[in-house]
Amino acid sequence: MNKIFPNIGAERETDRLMFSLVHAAHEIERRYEEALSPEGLTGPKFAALSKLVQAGHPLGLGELADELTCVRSNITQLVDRLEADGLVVRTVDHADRRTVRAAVTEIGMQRQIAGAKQVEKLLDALSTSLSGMDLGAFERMLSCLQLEQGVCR
Amino acid sequence: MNKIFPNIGAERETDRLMFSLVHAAHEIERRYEEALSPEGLTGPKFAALSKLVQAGHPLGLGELADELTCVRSNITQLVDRLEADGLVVRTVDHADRRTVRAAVTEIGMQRQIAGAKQVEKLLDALSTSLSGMDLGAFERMLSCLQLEQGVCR
DNA sequence: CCTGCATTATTCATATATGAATAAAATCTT
DNA sequence: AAGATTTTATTCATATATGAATAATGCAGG
Repeated sequence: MNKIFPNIGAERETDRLMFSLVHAAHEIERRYEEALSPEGLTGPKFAALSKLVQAGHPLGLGELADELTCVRSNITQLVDRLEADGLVVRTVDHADRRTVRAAVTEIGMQRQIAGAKQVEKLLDALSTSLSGMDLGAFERMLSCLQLEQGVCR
Repeated sequence: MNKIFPNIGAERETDRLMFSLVHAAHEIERRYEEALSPEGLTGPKFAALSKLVQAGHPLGLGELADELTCVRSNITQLVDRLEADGLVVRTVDHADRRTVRAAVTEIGMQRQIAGAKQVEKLLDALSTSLSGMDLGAFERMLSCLQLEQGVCR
């Protein structure tokens, strides 16, 4: 998603709130990338590794694209980079020769664990920031915003 | 920012909340892009045009980069595309010949107005979604998350 | 069995973002 | 004033994202 989301014509309180929400999310993502960076990982690389580790077996690139909700060509490139880093290898599927599967390497496994530790730390810090807050109200608000039609249930 | 932000190891309520927040922001940004698309604009293009219209005079590319909180090379490319669309023109600064200023064209001005109308509609819809909610609590929560050190004031 | 259709991954063109290296112009220092 | 430094934008390499076009394989119906 694009970073540039300017606070243009935000006159109502709800408008300002929307901008605050987007900016807070960007800040969280920035800190997430920052946490992974010392481990030689980026957000997308860590996400892909995590899905593969979680699955426990090599995933077809299409499956991986579905898991990460992005287009297939994106995964082709991401797996190219992960392969260049030695974190995954492409394996052929003998049952369906169209399918290419991505398998985590030993190094990839270790890297994922290291990344997960950093993310855990970040979530701890964020959790501390929110201690004592009314999380229920926050959650209800977010669930309203996530609806396609913009109607709150 | 990257789109891929996987819900990995989100065990606590606050963890799930962070993912909800980021996903809600992505959904808002998706709808923002969707709103601008019929006008032939993208988020970054609209943002740059808006800053230029708001300023009321041509801005140096460095100033524009500061306003949009991104690096200068990004603005060089964005202004290339805006210029190709005929929405801005580069002008030289006779006082400082290093500086290149971006000036909105008449078409650019109209396009910005059209985009602003669509964004206004989106904000109306979001505002409606949130009617009756406790915005104060939401705001306090967001302000906690935006702090660099992760400490809530 | 072949033929057309669906599915898979890749390639290509493009948009957005970053940061390092470069070039040109202005400013500061002596 | 000349030389060093800073400031400006651009170029280049790279990462991430999308979507259209392509190639290879699989499958279903005649």
